[in-house]
Amino acid sequence: MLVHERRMIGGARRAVQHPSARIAGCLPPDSPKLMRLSAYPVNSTKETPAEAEVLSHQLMLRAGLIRRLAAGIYSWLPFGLRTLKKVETIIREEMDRAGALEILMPAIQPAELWQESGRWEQYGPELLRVKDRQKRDYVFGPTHEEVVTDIARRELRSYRQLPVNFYQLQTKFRDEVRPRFGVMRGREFIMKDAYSFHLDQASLNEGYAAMYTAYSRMFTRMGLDFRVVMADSGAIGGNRSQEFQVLAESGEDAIAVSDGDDFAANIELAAAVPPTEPRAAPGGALRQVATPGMKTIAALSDFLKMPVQQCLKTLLVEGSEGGVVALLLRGDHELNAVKAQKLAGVASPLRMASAEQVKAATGSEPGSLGPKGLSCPIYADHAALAMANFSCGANVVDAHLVDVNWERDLPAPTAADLRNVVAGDPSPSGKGKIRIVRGIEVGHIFQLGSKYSSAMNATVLDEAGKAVTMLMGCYGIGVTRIVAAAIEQHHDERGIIWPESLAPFHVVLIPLNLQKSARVRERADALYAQLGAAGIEVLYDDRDARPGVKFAEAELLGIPHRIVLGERGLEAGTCEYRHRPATDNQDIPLADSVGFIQARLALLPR
RNA sequence: CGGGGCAUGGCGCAGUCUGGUAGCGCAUCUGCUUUGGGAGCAGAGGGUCGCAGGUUCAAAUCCUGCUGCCCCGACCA
Repeated sequence: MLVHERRMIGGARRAVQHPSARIAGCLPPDSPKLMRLSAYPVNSTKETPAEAEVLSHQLMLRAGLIRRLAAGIYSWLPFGLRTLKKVETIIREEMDRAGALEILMPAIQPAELWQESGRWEQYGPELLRVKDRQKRDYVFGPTHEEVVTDIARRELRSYRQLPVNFYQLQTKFRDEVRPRFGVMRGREFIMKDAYSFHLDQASLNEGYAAMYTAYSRMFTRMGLDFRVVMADSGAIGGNRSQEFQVLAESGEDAIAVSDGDDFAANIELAAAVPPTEPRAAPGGALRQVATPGMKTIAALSDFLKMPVQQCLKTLLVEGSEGGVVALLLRGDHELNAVKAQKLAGVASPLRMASAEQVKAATGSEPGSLGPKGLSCPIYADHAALAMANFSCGANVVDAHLVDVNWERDLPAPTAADLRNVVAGDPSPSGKGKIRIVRGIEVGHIFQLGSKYSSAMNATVLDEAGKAVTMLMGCYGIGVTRIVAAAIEQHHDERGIIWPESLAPFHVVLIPLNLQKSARVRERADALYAQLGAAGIEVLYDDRDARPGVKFAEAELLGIPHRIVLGERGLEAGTCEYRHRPATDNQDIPLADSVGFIQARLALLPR
């Protein structure tokens, strides 16, 4: 109906020109595979919108897949939505195959549930809180552990009903500090979240493994190059956890992979192997030198003419019971906050000490801090503890100590793993060296254990009739993010190159000069119908546009297969085929074209 | 949240320093020509210059406040 109205207002001319387009504009619901471009109002642009930083975002805007409504909030236009639905379908198929049950939970959730789990206080400003007209508190769900656990404790009563895995595809809202990169890090986004419930750990392990398999299958079907990496479980909590990372330069996560085996871990978690070589012998005696204005390791290294590896970095962070804790690193290493905040006595989440706290603890200022003479707890990274004859701050403004040695000049502090691994470090797996790659997190699987089930008293009766707290797993996928991740991995200078399983259409049919040539129009119309009848999703570019425009837009949009019909080929009874990544055409007999495309699509993994 | 930047037709930008007629490219509409790689010519429509105050004879331009957006650092699917 709406389509008719639009045509009457804006599309009258086109509708008169192509009577069949009126039908195409409102294809019956059982023919969602076809589309005439003349009936489709979305624009593509040559120019890149200024707001887009990363390639996937630029291409999504240029191709008309999405439009921004507010920071981190996007509308999905028809082409984008078609791909989004492909992603959702693959996810549903694999979740169903793994035995999970689809449900749909509310986006708006009462505050009471969040108070019960303790996250009303814990979650912070990322949680969007709203009030209804009665001034009652609600949240717009950023995740659904509370709701699903509430369902489980009401519905699940017997061990006989376990294990069970509930999943949903649903809109989430997280008021991200910094939304960016389009739908890659939106505030509103679609997530597939699944939650499994188990009687015991063995069953949880099985359920977790089943999700691992399902995730691997879906990302493979989506044509994504991904790695499964060990991960920190973060704010959601729990024990074992792995991330599915799509490898891409623009990824926000750093991943440590071994070149010797299949070890892969998020850099937050990747263990730094302590050095095996013994510490060098102490050399010259400890002395203090004036280092006016040298506040950074780089400046100090320059000034002292010592390599940064010889300079000790001292960071003061807040302690869990007040006070501060000193963390020592080799000058060229970076502090790993996730590791540090797990140390006994260190506040979690990690906070750097304030200027006042630094002054109180050391009598000095950042830039001149060192471990000698400190009375607060001190942790030293393994690599820092392996240093000899090093320099460090003197806890006196504009002064540093040089030729410092552990044991000789000050007691060796507690050893800990505090740093990010760097390229070239030995792999924690014992084989090979670490390489750092970047990834986009598209999936994350956790073993939650009893974190929520015990907080919310979700129990079932076991064989002996005794109430047992269920164990839970939870499994997320960033559905909208996948679309961006796929583009990050599959594009060229002309536009998107969709993996076939995600493409909004399989084939784009481009007739040339169909306004002039009755023969072209007739053959193109016929081929359009045949392709559709064969179950192939085809986009028919029946617009009165110049060939260059049609080619450029088809390539921007990333349709995998292209068929061009022109007078030239029709003389010889052929049409032209081109695979999106290819650079030249292939003539195929018009009569074989449907079979030709079908043969190519048959290669799709299912 | 801290730091930086931007805000001018649908999009991309100039004009702001030095106050005085709002301009360019793309897109859109009409006509003609063109039709194998984002056409050419001619014409047309469309902007209270983010909002609110202030200074001034006069503000896109100067001042103040606010809002929105983008980028850089601590969070996550």
